[in-house]
Amino acid sequence: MQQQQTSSVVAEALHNEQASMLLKALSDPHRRRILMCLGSGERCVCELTGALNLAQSKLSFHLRVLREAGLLTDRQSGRWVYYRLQPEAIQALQTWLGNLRERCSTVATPCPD
Amino acid sequence: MQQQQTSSVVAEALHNEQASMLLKALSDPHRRRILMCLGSGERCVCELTGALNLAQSKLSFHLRVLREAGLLTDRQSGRWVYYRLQPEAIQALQTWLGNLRERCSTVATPCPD
DNA sequence: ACTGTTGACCAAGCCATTTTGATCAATCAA
DNA sequence: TTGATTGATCAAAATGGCTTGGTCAACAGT
Repeated sequence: MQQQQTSSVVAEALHNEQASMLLKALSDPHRRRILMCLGSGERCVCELTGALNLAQSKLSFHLRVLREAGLLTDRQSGRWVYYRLQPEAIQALQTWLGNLRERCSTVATPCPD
Repeated sequence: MQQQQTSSVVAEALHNEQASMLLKALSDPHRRRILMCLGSGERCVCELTGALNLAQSKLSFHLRVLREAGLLTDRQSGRWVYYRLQPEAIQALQTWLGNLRERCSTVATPCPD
């Protein structure tokens, strides 16, 4: 079941590649719905299937993207797999954005003609 | 030259769709290089072509994506088109992320078996 | 054992984004 | 006016991501 638990992003500076994965993961509406749905606590996949009305295989695909980006973790309990949020990932991305903004805020020098 | 100057994002709450555009725009390495390169002030396209070693048409494509996401603005002066950063867009995305994180930080209630 | 359920994974098809090369309008200098 | 430069746009090809349906291993209940 469980495979590579990519990018344990917690409390570290984000690599650009990790940031890319997070940005892409967050840019999809399905995946944002999944995150919202997990806002009220961890849920097993079959609950999510029902709650979000997504085909199992589709859901599984998006869960994987979110997990590999570091936004979710999972744990298996018996027959079920529970997913939960890893909000530190969002925080890390916020920090990364802050750094980007800093590096993008130099005073403009006019372009020579 | 100039066409639709999409999403004047400044100082407003971000729609999810706008957020998606920003997230996608920022997830690409070429486009991040462009942003970094504009960190030291506005530049005309021909300068960027040289500085970034990108084919003109490719650069133009990515500039458009960044512009339509609201991360850049352009102005034409004579023969040249100058691009500059719109750092408020990054700020807006940070705020959007903050809201997302808030909505994702409810205390976890265990999943019923 | 046998059966039903759960959820990951795979291949194929489909759709969106990116790259490439070409063309074109606008601008300017000679 | 001619010729050169700039940068947007287009169509076609290439690439990448998403969806679908199917299969499979793991587990639990009978």
